[in-house]
Amino acid sequence: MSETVNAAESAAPHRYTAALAADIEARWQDFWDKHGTYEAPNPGEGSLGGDPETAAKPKKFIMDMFPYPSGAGLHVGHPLGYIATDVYGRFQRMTGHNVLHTLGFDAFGLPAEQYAVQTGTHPRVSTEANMGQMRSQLRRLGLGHDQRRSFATIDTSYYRWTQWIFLQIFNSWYDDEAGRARPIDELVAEFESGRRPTPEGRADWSDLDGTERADLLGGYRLAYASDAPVNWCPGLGTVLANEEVTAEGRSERGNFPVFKSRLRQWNMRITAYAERLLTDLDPLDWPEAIKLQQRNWIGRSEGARVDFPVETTGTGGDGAGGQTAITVFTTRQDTLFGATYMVLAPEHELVAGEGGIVPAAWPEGTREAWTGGHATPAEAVTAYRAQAAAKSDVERQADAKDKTGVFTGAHAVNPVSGERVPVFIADYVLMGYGTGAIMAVPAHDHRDFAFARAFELPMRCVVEPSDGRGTEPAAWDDAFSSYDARIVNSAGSRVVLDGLGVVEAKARITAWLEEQGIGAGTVNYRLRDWLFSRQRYWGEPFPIVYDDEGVAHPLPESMLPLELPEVDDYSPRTFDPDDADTSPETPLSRNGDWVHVTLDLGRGDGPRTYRRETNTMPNWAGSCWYELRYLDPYNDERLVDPSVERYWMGPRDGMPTGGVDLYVGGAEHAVLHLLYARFWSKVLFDLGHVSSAEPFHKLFNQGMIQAYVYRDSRGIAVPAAEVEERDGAYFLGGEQVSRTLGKMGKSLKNAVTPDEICAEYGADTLRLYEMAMGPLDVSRPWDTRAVVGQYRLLQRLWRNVVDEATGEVAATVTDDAPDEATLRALHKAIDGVRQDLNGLRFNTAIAKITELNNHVTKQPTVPRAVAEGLVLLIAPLAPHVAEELWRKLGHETSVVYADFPVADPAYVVDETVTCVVQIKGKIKARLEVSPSITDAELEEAALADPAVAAALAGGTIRKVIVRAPKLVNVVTG
RNA sequence: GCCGGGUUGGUGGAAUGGCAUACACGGAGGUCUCAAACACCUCUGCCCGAAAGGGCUUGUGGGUUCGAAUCCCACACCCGGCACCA
Repeated sequence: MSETVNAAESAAPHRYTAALAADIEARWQDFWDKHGTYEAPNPGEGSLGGDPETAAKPKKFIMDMFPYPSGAGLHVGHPLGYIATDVYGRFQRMTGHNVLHTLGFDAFGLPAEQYAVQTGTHPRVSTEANMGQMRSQLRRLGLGHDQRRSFATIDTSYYRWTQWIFLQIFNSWYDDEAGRARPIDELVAEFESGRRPTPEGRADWSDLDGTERADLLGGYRLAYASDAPVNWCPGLGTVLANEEVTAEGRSERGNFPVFKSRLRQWNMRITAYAERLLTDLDPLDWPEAIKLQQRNWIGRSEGARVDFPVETTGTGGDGAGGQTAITVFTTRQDTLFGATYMVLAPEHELVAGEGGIVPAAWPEGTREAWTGGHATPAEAVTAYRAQAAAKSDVERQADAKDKTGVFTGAHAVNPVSGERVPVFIADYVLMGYGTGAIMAVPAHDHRDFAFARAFELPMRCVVEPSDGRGTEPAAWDDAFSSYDARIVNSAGSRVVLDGLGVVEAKARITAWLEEQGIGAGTVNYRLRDWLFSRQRYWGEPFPIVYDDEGVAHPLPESMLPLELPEVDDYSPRTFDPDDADTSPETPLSRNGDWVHVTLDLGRGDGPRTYRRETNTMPNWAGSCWYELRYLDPYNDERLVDPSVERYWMGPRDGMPTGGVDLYVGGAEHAVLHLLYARFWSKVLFDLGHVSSAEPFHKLFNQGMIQAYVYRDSRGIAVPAAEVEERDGAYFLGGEQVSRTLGKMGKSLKNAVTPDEICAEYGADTLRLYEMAMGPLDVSRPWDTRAVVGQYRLLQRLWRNVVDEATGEVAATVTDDAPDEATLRALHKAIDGVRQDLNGLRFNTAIAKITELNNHVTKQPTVPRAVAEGLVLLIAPLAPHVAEELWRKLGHETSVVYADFPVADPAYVVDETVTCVVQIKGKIKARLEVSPSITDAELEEAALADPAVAAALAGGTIRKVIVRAPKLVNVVTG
């Protein structure tokens, strides 16, 4: 160290430098830990109970979407939301609220497991190490978290309750009449007593054996195993939920192809809640964009089911078939007269084998193009089904433009026109939506139009186009699907729709179908049940065992938690990503001792042998209910104490459904985590375990911190920190590189860590910078050069209060009353900052604090009241330096619970305001006037102004608009 | 293709019907210093002009209004979501 630096330091040994900031920050972080400053008491006498007044205190429950403990560590983008919730929480503490804010870890799931596989360590070991690293990085930021309430989803004391909730869901069914979930025992009782008959085609309850009963109940349970086409991803070795598959038909994680494969898997009956998940969105204080995404995902559409009679072929091979019907779902029942053919999904059961509708031979005169070149319909159908099954979703979508399909040889009857229409199978009809069958109206649906063109099927116009194209579909380029038109060509012997508008025609035909008993108005949802099992090691084991008959039994509560066993090889079995003809193998199944057990399930049949379920739950399970466990993390008796839950989550004024007061996280969880968590919330609500039907009342999506990516001539990212700017171009060494905006991360060599910013400027500066960059919900680029601006703010604030030579309060800090202008500046800042912090507008709050501080800096002395005001205003944003200054100013207690200042309305308005005088909207003069000036006085003053008078000379005044005290606009003629 | 969000100085942004460019970064000049750094002060949207001053300006074009970054219509571009959903 050189002498000159020593000299500078000795001149100002108490200057606010990075070293001093580090010292202050470490000291106050230790202080907060030691005093439990951020511990939020629960009402009542539970493990975290507070004093008796707690229950009466207003509360704020603030949450962040908790992180995965990834091995890469944090970059400056990660804590953006955490800092924002911390600032908001601190502001709420200073305005008298009991604030619950903590942060846990979402530690199960693919990322943690893949990282563990890559590094060759057990997932628990690497996960714990990562959590340790992230905890220390986060602690450095001074986040006001109640550490007692932090947990990880992999803690057995936590996933015990995840398993418990699974059992609750497994042991419930959705009562459509009551519109809510009920215990499955109540359904069994209804069957036993005969109050509820078993569904059609089933024997009486008393005649069913155990397997049949289990099978019947499985059709009701909210968690059930079923054989269904699922998203099988050989590259990952696991099945995936629809929400985890991209639009390209690949896995969101790893980007591997995904195939439809029929496998027995666990599902959650989220579709039972489709309507409630939709309607309950309305009162939530969420970004409209997210609500819209959920609405689209649920995809409610109103329409009708219609039966088309069709001959079956019979099973005996004697040709003696029967009558059945193809039921279709349509939103355009008004176009029923235009249905000239039908299409079934390739997977549809009526073409699956014997007893279906496929005849032995092609009907007389079947066109060559319809048969696919096959000798019999059965061959054609089998071949097409095989072809469709072998296609990955990627291929299926890539082929979407070219319609393919094959004739089944069968005909159905259009119930309104009586016309015989051919039945096709084609992969443009999806088994998972509606009934997996459609009536095709080529004139009024563009997909049917394309298919009809390709297969030369007839088209009939039944809605008269309003765009003057005529009523001959053969001459059209595409279908006419607008609702703004009249029905034509729709007069049958039994029902007539001609002349009606689309909406009236729908109502008329729906009523007629219901009368005839061949259809009904119905609501259909795009939402599918949630595929809930994964062939992975690193997840919650299912608390389910199978008996020798293969019937699933829930473990009794006393056997929870069912701990994840240690295995030698926890990596999943993966396959050639393109090989659809593979099936999953669960890591847990390799552990025979764990799988095969003898248990007494308390069913009165004593100890018996069982086989454990070897699938694990998806990583979403742990995040579906964590808000509840923050409330009561040490409760061994219950998920959460009801009175504690009611206090923090219960419905109240302005929040009819209840929930977390503020939940901040990225928009990427719009339909995954947020939909699943809402679903679990509703089940727990229905079963009486919680008082809030919604988990999160207010949701806020923070933007992403982006970073510049520099690439060399080969397009390879180069280390951003080493790039230099010269005359608007960028260079690495001698070579020019290009600059684009992208994500921040190690792979693009542009990560900036909070650690390095803290080391250079301190955590308070980092916090201020992240909050000052722009509105919280907007993405913006990181600029390390600009961080110094917030550092300077803190340095000026420090110097306004502290003597840099002595470290004591500066002599310029006086007990004198502030002058008028300073008082007004202070109260305007207080007023503005309060509103901004309440509205999460941290960037403008900082601008207002900066303005006040700049004003104070220019004054020769700093009145103590103003110094304290500044410290209190900045305390939520820069808590360490605020604590230090608060202490220096003579306060014995922490600033964390000091009262946030309240503005005096008398000083919020300026003494004089600037009035602009415009002539025809152009500014000609500015007047300093009293804020209480009347319109008449202001008009007079404006017209008397020399510049205005000069500009008006010669013209005639047509009108004068006066908006006292800010504006006069003279309109001349 | 459909739905949603956006486009303001050299840069991040402020202003949501009434002074466009607050606050900050960067830049220029200055004070302090032997010098530098720090700090502090002044200037900094664009164009014309020596200056005084004038003109122009919120993606583009139109409209509503005394007055538009802000409201409406059309277009362009960027970002996000969904996508054969009957």
